[in-house]
Amino acid sequence: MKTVSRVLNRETGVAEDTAERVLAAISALDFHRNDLASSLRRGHSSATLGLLIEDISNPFYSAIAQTVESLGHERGYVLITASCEEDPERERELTDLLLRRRADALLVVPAGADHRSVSGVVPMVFLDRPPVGVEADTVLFDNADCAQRGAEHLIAHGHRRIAWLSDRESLYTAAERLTGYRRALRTAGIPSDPAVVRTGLHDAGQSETALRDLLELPKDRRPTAVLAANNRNTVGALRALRGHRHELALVGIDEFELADVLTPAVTVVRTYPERLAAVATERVFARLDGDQSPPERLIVPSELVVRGSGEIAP
Amino acid sequence: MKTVSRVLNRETGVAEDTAERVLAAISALDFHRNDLASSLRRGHSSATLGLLIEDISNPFYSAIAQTVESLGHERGYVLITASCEEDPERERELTDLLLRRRADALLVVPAGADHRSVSGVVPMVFLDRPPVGVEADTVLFDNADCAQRGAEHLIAHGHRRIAWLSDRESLYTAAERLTGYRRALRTAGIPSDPAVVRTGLHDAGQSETALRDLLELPKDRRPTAVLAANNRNTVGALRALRGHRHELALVGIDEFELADVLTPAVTVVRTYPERLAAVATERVFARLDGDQSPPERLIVPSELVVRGSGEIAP
DNA sequence: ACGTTGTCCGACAACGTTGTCAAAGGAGCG
DNA sequence: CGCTCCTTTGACAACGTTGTCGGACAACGT
Repeated sequence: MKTVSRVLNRETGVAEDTAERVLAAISALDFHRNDLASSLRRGHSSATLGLLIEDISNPFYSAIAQTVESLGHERGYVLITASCEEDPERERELTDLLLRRRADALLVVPAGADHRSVSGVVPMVFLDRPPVGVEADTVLFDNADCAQRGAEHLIAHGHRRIAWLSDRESLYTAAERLTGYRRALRTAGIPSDPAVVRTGLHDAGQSETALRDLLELPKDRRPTAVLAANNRNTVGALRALRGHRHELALVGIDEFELADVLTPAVTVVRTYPERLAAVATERVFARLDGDQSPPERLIVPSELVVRGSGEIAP
Repeated sequence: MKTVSRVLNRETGVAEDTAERVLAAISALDFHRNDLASSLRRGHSSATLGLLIEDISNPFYSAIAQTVESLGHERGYVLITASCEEDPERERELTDLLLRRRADALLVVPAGADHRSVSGVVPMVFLDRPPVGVEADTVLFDNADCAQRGAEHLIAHGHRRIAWLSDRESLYTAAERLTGYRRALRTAGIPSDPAVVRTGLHDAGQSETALRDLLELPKDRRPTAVLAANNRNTVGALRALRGHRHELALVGIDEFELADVLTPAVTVVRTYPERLAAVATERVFARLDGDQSPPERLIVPSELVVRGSGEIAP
């Protein structure tokens, strides 16, 4: 009934006692307006944001989810979070799903799929990694710089055999960071030793194994320092180093909880997933508010945090 | 057009070339079926689960979110996650919001609101804390036992002045765990010293301050051990203890990443948020499948993990 | 008495989808 | 050719909501 709608939407022109009767009936029947039908009728969509990430249980991504959810809530949006698990097929499927549900905008950490086919029906903002084959708003860290600074820090402390631990190179961030690592070595005139560069390490367990492996090398080929390309890699490296007889210097990229509490405390190149998400969400709302400017690529700076593990001498 | 609907739903009775033309048009216009309208027409709702938690960025909750999302995805459901931030008013508001969006079921970590008014229109399963004033499916840890076992472990290692760090007592888990701690002391014939029982510590920072405070006590009143009631409290305690001259024994309730890497490694009473969430999700689907049995209260067991920090002598 | 104004309320259509039903057209049979 | 049967297709209504519009009724001035 139209009058119920009027009451629920606080429209004018309803007699006070009618409004009261309506409200009484609503609470008696515990009626809930169907927002799906409402947004269908109203044409505009349902105050929903979609977030596509790899895995919510990774603190890096949960920080992103938290930020987007919180900023969205301020503007009355709810958040649907979906995990792609680095599967491009699943990413496609979930993108589709979210569009069918009429999400107003999508925030995506792309899993490497080709994005040429994604439609421009709703604003899409990419986080952490750029889309493939399309121009779209993208918010990134200064990945190569992160790694370069981390490596330079180790070099400045006298290291020349610096191991590298990262995920597979097909991942944008891993590739960029590897580039930065190599650039630092090259600039310092240090030959890169392929034997200490380990990629394809997706989780902490694989990183741990890889570093254990490196620690078995004979002394003259064994690395004296490790640069870990993300929080998973760093955690794995810490497990490998724990209780190991050779002390190695360690710099991690990405901040992680308890980095300051470990002994030695872990020197990191701190990235700020919350800021990444905040900037991306801001971009989303700007687009939703009608911003038609060309796609932007925004860079969120990172910062070296010196704590001890990165200053161990060779 | 009905034929489009038939093609999208893979119904029979569409000529092959018509189907092809429809698909061509769909991809040309990049059309996405409106699932909101579809579920409106179909009557049943929109394959959506709602999860109400305190804060996704807490790893305890993000583990829950991950599990629910993943199990939901297997059955074609998407997850809307909303953070209440321990605000009962916000909890009410978000519950309402999710019901208006026709979520099929709600998983709730209640923020202490009165739940008598929540409607029975969709299945609701409570996690980690029971609802107030209603009977409903609830999945809990054996909270009092957790704390009791932690305290007993410290007592067995010779401690008699065991500090307690927890959130405020109005929180179910904090209250239950405090009960378990007290029971262990009483059973061992140790008088409880109110000076070392600190509650109302909501985040790691507050726990850190509280423990620093306790460490300032004169030697004869200073605790020789700490029992931290949840992962936030444990992290705070670790910060307070880091670099402090007095070594204290520490047992934490809840597992946390890197507990095994710290020195000493941290003895914990490990709870399993993933299992909590898995059991709750199972319950939700049972209800959605028509299970009409009376509300259940399920307990997920926890486990003492001995690692070093809890075995330090007084 | 009349017309005018204003308030309050419901009838109706439409959002995009799909279940129901019937119409159109072709094939097969006597 | 007339009939049935089957396949393919679209017209129509309905899901719950809301924008538009008009009707009912009271209050007012003349």
